[in-house]
Amino acid sequence: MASKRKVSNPLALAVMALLYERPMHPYEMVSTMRERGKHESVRLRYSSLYSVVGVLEREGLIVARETVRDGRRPERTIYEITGAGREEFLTWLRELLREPVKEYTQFAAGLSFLPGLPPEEAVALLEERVRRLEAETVELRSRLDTAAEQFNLPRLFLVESEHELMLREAELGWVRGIVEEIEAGKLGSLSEWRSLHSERDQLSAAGGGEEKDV
Amino acid sequence: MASKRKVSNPLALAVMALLYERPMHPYEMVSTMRERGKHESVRLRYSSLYSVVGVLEREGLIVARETVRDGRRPERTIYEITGAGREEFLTWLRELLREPVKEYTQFAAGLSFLPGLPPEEAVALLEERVRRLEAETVELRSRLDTAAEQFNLPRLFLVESEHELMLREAELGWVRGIVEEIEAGKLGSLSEWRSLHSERDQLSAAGGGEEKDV
DNA sequence: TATAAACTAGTCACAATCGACTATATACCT
DNA sequence: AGGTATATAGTCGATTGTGACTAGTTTATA
Repeated sequence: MASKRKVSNPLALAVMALLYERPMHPYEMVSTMRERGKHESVRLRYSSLYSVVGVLEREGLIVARETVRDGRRPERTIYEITGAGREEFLTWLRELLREPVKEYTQFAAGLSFLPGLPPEEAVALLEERVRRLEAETVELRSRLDTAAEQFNLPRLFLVESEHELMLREAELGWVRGIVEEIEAGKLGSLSEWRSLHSERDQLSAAGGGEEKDV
Repeated sequence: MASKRKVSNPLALAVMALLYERPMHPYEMVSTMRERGKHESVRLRYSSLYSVVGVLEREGLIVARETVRDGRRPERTIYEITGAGREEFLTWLRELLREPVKEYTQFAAGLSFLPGLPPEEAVALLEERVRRLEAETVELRSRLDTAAEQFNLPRLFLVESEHELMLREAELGWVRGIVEEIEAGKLGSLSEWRSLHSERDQLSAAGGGEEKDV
């Protein structure tokens, strides 16, 4: 039922998933996630990690087992998951898979204000997006293929990458279609659209000036 | 080049877009966005709005024009956009349309830890997701159709909804496919997958107990 | 005509987040 | 032998973002 959890950062899910396997210290979590490519699907920053680990400990989902020091390096605290942590991990994971949640993407925000640019410019920008998406999908696909082959991993451990690739390809096809539809005037009359833009706009689009006209 | 901007919350883009049209006070921004359905594509909370408006003002992208009070209600501050604000709005909008950015979705996080559940449960959860996505896409599509008809809006003003619907439908198709592939053992051997799960897991999956075994 | 909803219009304290920074160890190159 | 790049292992300050809360106004309703 999508209740609010005490730790909502998905990085916390990753931490619990890793400690579900075996105890480790934060830095090792980072290297493990990187090795497995999970940092491509869960945003990972050191600063967020240490903060998330702190909250998980405070909430009793993980505990510090021991603190070791290797030479004069900073000391490392090894954490392990608790029973409550295992429960929480499974409950959360089930919820994420079962319930679609609304996400706000940057591109959707941009699209919302598309009429803010004249149609010709919109088309040019979206065509540039198409080019970038093409490059990106090629790159993603080849990374996916070599990852699967080289380490001989079952697809199970890479589904999230297949998902990402699918989304990018869907977006690519859609943007291509929209560009054509704009040009064909199917989103609305091009002259009406153009008329939303006065000459002042052209000025501001052209010069990157230092105007201060409030 | 995706440089870091002083205000990065997309709500700030919406504020500038609205003030680009005409001056208004924050509460009116909310009602306008709601009328136009833009709150479906840009996350909108009062608390974030006032905070974002504050930052925009501090950065000189908008200015308070006047403060009016109607009866004994809290006073309303009417803002207008500055020249710098117009520049920033256009630059940001262009960037959002031109450059695909990596977004981390909740579902991708869930998928990353799919092996954390036994295959039968994974299938059941994903089938439930399919049902929910079906309902959601039907709902989205009908909202889109009635919005277009009832207000006789050109598609231009609803592209972001078409985009959202497209993404949901793409996800729906993909999840259906993955469910079949899991069942067919195409993501990896089902017995190997099952063997990742000991009997202890079954216990913790069954009872919602109060165990405290650290 | 009391009273409950729903609308109007915000404030505030706290928690989450992230960029920038510190500091040692080891491997590699010249 | 000296330099530099990379890996190890984290801390800290400042900013952002949000849930919970306040409080008056209008409209419906029993």
